[in-house]
Amino acid sequence: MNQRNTKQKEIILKILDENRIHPTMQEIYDLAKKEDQNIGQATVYRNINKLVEDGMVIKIPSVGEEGYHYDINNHPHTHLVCNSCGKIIDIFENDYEKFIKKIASNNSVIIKKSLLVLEGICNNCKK
Amino acid sequence: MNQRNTKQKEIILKILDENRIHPTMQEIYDLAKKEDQNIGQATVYRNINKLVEDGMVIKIPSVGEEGYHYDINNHPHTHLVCNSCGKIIDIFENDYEKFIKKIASNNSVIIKKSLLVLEGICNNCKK
DNA sequence: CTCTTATTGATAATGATTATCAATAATATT
DNA sequence: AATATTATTGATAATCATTATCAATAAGAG
Repeated sequence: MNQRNTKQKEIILKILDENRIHPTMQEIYDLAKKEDQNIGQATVYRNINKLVEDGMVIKIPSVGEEGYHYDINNHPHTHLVCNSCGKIIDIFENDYEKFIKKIASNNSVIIKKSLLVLEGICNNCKK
Repeated sequence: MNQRNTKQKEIILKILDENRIHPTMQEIYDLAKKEDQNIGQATVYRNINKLVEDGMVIKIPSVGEEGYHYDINNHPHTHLVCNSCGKIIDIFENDYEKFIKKIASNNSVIIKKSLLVLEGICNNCKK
């Protein structure tokens, strides 16, 4: 016996999968409470941390502010923190992986993980 | 009167300038203590935070672990956290700014700041 | 159905960061 | 040079997010 599937774990995964709003730990907890009134905060922390460890979830630091946001690690992509609306926007840049590989080869290093966070103004707010 | 130059501020700036080891807040405090036995930890926090706000210092989140490291924001560059020796290596990639500009234009967004943190194996440890 | 133990919920503990505030010292003004 | 103003400091308390603890629960193997 190594891993067990619990109701709580399923709820948390479902929240991450259905709410692509890059929620904070607190927001995930609040959403989880709506599904299960009795879920504990520590349970949310434990599960999210394990998902990050296992590489299934990305932990996004804010460029300016404190704190972290979380996102499902589906396709490699980056995030833009919008200074105007405050949202975190997914940026799918085709050449991202290519660029990372280029850095690795140019600098003779091995890159296992990468994190690119942008800060500025999103498409919507620019208009 | 807006800003004042203090002995403490100078010590902290000198530490950041001379020690390109990407120290943590604690490490900066320890180094500062060697220069001035009476410097307070809160003073280090206050000064570093202001330098980050003013854009003179970069706050680098660890990809895997918790906590932050700090670095003078001289030329735009990125950082590689080495999983072998634990050091943070500066990576000066010529096309970095070009790549960021490309993302901005491809996605119709304005990018004011960016943060790229890499995790893997550095040049030295690879050998 | 029973047993093992991973996981949970509640709560205490931790630890890093921030707020508070009187004392100090930088610098503008006299 | 002396004084006044107030930004900054150092010490400490307060805060807050995260983690550790632990008995109770429940997932899943046998």
